[in-house]
Amino acid sequence: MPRTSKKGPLYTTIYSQLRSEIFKGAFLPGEMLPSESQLCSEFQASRETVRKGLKELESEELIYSRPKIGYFVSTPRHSDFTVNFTEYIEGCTTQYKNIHGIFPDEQVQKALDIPPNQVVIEFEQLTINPEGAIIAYSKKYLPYERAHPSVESELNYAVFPEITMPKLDTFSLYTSIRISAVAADDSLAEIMQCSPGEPLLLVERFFIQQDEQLAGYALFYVKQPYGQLNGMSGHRL
Amino acid sequence: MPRTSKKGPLYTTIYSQLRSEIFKGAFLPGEMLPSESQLCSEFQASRETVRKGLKELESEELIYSRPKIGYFVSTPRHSDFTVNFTEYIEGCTTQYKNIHGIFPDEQVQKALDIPPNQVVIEFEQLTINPEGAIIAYSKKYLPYERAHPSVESELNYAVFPEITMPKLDTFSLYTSIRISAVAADDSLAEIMQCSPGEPLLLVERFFIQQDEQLAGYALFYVKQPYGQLNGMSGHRL
DNA sequence: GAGTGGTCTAGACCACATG
DNA sequence: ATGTGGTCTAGACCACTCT
Repeated sequence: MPRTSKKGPLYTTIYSQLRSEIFKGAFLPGEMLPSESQLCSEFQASRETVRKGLKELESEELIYSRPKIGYFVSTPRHSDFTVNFTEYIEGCTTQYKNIHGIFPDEQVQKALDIPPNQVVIEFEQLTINPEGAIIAYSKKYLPYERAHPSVESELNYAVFPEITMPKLDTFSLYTSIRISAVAADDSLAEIMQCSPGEPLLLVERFFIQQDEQLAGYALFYVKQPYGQLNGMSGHRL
Repeated sequence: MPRTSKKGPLYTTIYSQLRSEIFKGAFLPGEMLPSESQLCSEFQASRETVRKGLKELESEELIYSRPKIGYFVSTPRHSDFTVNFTEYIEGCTTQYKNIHGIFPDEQVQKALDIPPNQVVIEFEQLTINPEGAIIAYSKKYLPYERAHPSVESELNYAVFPEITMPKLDTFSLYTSIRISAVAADDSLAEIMQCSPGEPLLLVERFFIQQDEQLAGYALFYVKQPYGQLNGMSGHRL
């Protein structure tokens, strides 16, 4: 006999029905679900409709399919987290400190994989909280190219993505991130107006083109407890 | 005339064909793709097959559909990162320092949302690198329940997930993470054999049940540059 | 009214698993 | 030999948008 149905498209009710049964524990991780044809009978649906519901569960990674065998409930992974990072911090303002061309130091050479004599554009930025205290310091590096418009004069108020994007196919870009903790050195302490040795969260980003060329390198230092990163793993809802 | 095809299922070639055209810039973000029926002609495929290819692109978030209007190329988001975190660190070993029941301090009370008089099980663990140096220190807290077997005696060699899992519906659990930087205080410095004030990366995890009940709280302190977190955003491949 | 995507069906053929 | 999932088709109806 058909299971109780709810609303909306049929494949959606199949999806959510199975989903809730999985969460209720009716099917445990590793167990096999009923076959497609059994589900067809149970839901009075065609095979493609059933498959559509199963596909949803599959792309949610709640189940997986072993071809020619059946569908199985996944064992949850709690090691991959989705983390949101933007430089924007609630209630804070941002101001440019400096924009100019420089010869890269060793760290930047390594990050962008360029020789010491290739000019890079350096963007320095400060984030200031409502009380006027500096809470974050950001440095970004962009390899300089002749084709690029005169950055210093034109782009003082542009933000990094708006500068890098135009010269790239928008989709040729992905970003790699590295998160670490550092102690403020004397130079950082002066810029950020804190004590040398104060622990800072450091978020580095590498902007990468389709051809694996590095299009930009960004460092973001933030005083604690500001700018802590949050994320989720597993199945929400 | 049909576009050049490659191999495998038809919907896969539709998918990868469109995908590569998007990456090549043939369709820019915000632009509309050819309609389903146009794609049917171009690929000599049925509508459902074309839709299957489009669905792949959609779940990859490369395109989105505006119902009754058409499919559009997405504007990439570079703010959501997929970060992998496990306590395991390449080449290092792990050893238990302590497992026992305690009354929670304020931090743990807050994290687990429990009263001061509810016993929690505390697990302490050290990670040691090949040279024998302590590089990470982990603390985990689990609300104690009568139903639970005698933890101290039985579970000395079990790992945290294996302890928490059995008493939960496996899927009733998701994990929330918080990443920050801290300076080692005197107590941490002694445990981790480092100088007070040394910057440490702190990864906190909250294990959450389906009913929003907190099933566990974990802290992971790691010396730098060990255990830095890495992630990706955007479209790989 | 013509075109669009969203849903659904009832078939079909295939390659592979298991007994 | 039977059952499974993987692919594919040729229709169908709907609700909506655009003009």
